[in-house]
Amino acid sequence: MSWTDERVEMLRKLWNDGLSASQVAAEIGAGITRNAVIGKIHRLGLAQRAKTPIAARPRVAKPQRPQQVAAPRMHHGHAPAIVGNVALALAPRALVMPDARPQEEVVIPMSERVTLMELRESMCRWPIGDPTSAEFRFCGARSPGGGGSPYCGYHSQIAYQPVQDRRRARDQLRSAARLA
DNA sequence: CCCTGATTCGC
DNA sequence: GCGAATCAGG
Repeated sequence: MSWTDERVEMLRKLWNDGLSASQVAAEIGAGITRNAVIGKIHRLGLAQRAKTPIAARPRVAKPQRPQQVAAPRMHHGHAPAIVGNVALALAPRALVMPDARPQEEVVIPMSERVTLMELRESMCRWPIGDPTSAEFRFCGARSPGGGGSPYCGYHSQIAYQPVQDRRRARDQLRSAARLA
């Protein structure tokens, strides 16, 4: 993939509308990353969006890149923590987050859920919709316990409920067998 | 930790 | 020209 005229146009629009680089990247999709967006912004001379009056960016000392060999990221095992505020997880973000978006709101696209590009390690990975559809999203709610669970409180319950039922049923059978 | 934009430099 | 890796900061 590359910067087609169409994508550049989209980039200009979204960036000028005030979206962050990561948001623009997620919106454009097509494998365009946040870094790609930022890089293009600078090449196009679109940096400094009339925002951040801190024009005097010293940006001193150039640190020589350590040239390190990409260290593999370690992921610790996940213990399914079934906690969290179910009501909060169910509540639309409009209710959870009063209105931290004064004017850019109109620009915030589509669903309030997240796309694959927007999905972060700390977010609920519960899939929503048809995976083959462009409308496919993930729950995106912040999972409880600092990412201990792959799902938010609400979806953790859904995810693990069947297992709990199965174990309960098994235990009941054992009890019955013991009494018999 | 989450995120933001800025910069460098190998490709 | 491109953008991952990295930095500096909120």
